[in-house]
Amino acid sequence: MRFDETKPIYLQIIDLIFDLILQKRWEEDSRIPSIRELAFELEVNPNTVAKAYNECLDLGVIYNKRGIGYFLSKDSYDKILNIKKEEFIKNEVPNLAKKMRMLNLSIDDLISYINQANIE
Amino acid sequence: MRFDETKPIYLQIIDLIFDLILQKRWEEDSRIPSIRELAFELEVNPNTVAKAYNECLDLGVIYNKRGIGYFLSKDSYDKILNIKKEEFIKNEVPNLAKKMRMLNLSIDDLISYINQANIE
Amino acid sequence: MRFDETKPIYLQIIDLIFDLILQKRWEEDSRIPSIRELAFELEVNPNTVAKAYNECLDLGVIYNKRGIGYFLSKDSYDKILNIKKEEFIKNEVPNLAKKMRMLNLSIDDLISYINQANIE
Amino acid sequence: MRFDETKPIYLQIIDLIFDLILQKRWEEDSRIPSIRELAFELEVNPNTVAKAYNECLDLGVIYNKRGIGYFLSKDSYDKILNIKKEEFIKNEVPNLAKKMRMLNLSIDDLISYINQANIE
DNA sequence: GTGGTCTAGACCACC
DNA sequence: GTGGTCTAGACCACA
Repeated sequence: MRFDETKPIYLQIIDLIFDLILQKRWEEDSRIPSIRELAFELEVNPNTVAKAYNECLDLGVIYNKRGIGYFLSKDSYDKILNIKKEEFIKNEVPNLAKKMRMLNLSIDDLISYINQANIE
Repeated sequence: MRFDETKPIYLQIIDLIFDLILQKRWEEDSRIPSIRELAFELEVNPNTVAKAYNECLDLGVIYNKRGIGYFLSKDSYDKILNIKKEEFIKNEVPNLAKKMRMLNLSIDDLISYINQANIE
Repeated sequence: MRFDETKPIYLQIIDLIFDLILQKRWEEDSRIPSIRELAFELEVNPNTVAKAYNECLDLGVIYNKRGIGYFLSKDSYDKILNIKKEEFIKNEVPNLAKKMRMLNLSIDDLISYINQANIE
Repeated sequence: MRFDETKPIYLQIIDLIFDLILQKRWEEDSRIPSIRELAFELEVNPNTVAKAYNECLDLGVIYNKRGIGYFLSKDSYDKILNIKKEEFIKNEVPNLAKKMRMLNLSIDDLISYINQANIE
């Protein structure tokens, strides 16, 4: 996998994990790839995957059993949706609003831009 | 001033400068604070402000007269407006659209969030 | 059964065995669950229970008859009581005293906490 | 510095940091040793210190400024005292109470043990 | 096999 | 100088 140079790999792995969960490609409450497996697949050092898994642990999105592996939490999907939604409303929307004011754009302008982006 | 830990301070200072220009709080073709003044005000290392000013120089948004100080270019407002608008439509809007799909949000949801943000 | 993540499971199983003996819920000189039975009940790998039983064997707290099973030693209760009491006075009490000094807690504080814990 | 073999070094470093704060040997809101300095002093790999500092960051006990260093939070002393006290009451006291019941020890027994430990 | 910890050393952006 | 990230590889306890 190719990673964006401007963002830490472990953060991109977290994004990847979140996406896989949101797309329901990883099943809740069942085992996910081991650190070594995922590291091999992503062509990345195991420590880097471990760091990503560790952050997900802190967020309660996954849990682990010693000597066995990592598992998705039962409510991982909801948890991530909440995390993302909250972050969206708290941070991105205000930034967006501020930017629109600065660029002198109306909500109608925004809507048309979004529709255009969705078509392309 | 408090800075976001996830983004280089000098980039945040550039954002700040752009904002001040767009809000017409700095006048075109007239002197802006010296590196030291701004560094003192922002509680930041002068090197950091210098780096931000340098980037603005490269963009042609400001110019300097040796021994006198830094000045806003005559067309700084238009320049920035163009830079920002283009970047907004090319990058931010598509990201926004993608995120809305992922979070299963409609345009109406977005509008209500924006209105809410504008009230607060 | 839920185990504490910070301590090896086999040690926690030993603690559990000791508790069962001290609470006289396992009878001296009579058969205790087989490795497989206990492993099934605790939802744990049989190897893990085997490791715990082995330690108990070494301590002389249990013995086994080949092909028949594991049994509590006749003096298991006394043995464990002595082991635990000694360890309590030698290690835990000094640690407790040190911690109380650090947290600036008096003996009266401690007593009230204990009473509260006993009520709940 | 010598570390206990049975416990991860980074956790022991956290304990050390907490002790230094509780003993007021590190001043609040002022700089603490850099990762490299502390690593050198403790004869440990910088990564290990970084891991300890990182956990303290999460707990809000310290904060950092990029390119400058780590600093104690203003309320680090209170924070740690609360963390430790809470952990003491929630975990250690109930364990103590349970153990006393199991070993058939009264509160008076405990008090005499503690006094004895404080004399020695 | 698994995860957890640790080392040695590298490169980078930032101040 | 600082912290942040990442690699390569080691050893250990645990299941």
